[in-house]
Amino acid sequence: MPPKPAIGFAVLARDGEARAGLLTTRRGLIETPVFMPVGTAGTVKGVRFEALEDELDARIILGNTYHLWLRPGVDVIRACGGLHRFNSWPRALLTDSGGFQVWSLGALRKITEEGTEFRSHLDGSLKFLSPEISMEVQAALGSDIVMAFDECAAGDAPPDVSRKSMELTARWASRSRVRFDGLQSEELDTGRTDETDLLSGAQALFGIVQGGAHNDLRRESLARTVEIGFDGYAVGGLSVGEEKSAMWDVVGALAPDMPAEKPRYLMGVGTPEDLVEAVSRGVDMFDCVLPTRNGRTGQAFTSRGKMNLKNAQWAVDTRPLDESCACAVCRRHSRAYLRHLYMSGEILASVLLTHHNLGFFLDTMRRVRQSIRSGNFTKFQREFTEGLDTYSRQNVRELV
RNA sequence: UCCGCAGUAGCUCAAUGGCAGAGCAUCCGGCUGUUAACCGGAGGGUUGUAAGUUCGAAUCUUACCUGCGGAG
Repeated sequence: MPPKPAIGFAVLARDGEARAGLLTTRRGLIETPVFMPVGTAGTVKGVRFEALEDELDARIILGNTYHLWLRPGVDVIRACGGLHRFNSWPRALLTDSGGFQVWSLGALRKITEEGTEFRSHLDGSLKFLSPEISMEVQAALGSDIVMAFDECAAGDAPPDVSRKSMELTARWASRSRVRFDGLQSEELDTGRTDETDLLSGAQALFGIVQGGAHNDLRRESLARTVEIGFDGYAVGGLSVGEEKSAMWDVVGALAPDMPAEKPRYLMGVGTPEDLVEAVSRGVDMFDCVLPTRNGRTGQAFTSRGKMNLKNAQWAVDTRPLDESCACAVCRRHSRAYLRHLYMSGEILASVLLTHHNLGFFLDTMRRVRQSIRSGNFTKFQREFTEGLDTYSRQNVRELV
């Protein structure tokens, strides 16, 4: 009898390349395609866990290895029983490996074969992160899905740079796999659950495909990553400065070739239209800071397009942000009030806009899943995308 | 009534004889595995009014106006 897997994944319906599936984790069921709110420092910024769980019904959120490792540190989180107990999030948790921070922290880093030397952005102290250390931190966090430690090159990097980065990522993927397996056998994963009929109760590990905007490198990266063997496969290194057309070239060529029986995760993407576009190419999982970050910077995502609440045109607009949205914010508050809160620097502006934006993203994914199951995905995509253009097609006078 | 101080962008203030600026506010843009309640751009001026000195005045002189303080 083969060993039980850490997660289960089943494709329940297909419409073209788009797939509707069910991801089974040790902390609950997740219908795919799924959007995962980003909770870098152990918190989805601006949202109470009650709202995340009950009102928004997020099934899985992210945490970040690099940030939690620097503060509060592994000792604190391990002493508090792992990240689930620390922040009291009972549902699934995916932790990013810190690989993206290697890229985004830019000048503060030095990359070697062994790993990455960082200057902490908090106090300037020298830190060292490697595949092994990343796996150890993620075991202490006890997340349900662990990401391999990768190296993310700039999206517009030339082939030689992308190749070196991709090959380093492949070597780091092997080392991540080895250390991850060791930590599981040492029982250092703080998030372990009881074995069930289907699952082992262990953490799952996802590999990451790199290779920049070069399809040959992407194919090679995929083959090498699959050869190592992971519970799911992610596409990294997109939406990091490359042309949007390059992103769709890569996703379109790569995603259909990713193992069909495993979840496919497009890291860091994207706008509402990006999510739907990627689903049409076969992607199952997403995360992005846009709904939360832009919520804090005055932007609302709606079914008619993005709205900048800073604009004076909303000052006396008594309608909800999105007239076809059923979220708690749209049921209660007007554009005029939300703009007032934002312009006044009130903390509630961030809270309410973040709530609505997450509600819109999660609801969009619900509609995506429904349309795939009923075989209407193409029609849904066309109508959804047309709806998003409403504001850019109309001028201000027509809106009022 | 007299004496003193002050008047510069919507607001608070820089510039002390040599290209009138800043912060905030306003308007607009950006944000894609969070160093981000952030970042960027734009508009906005008869320097209280009027005369004078000077090659050149926000700046020096005089008068007036307004405000604040003091004296009576």
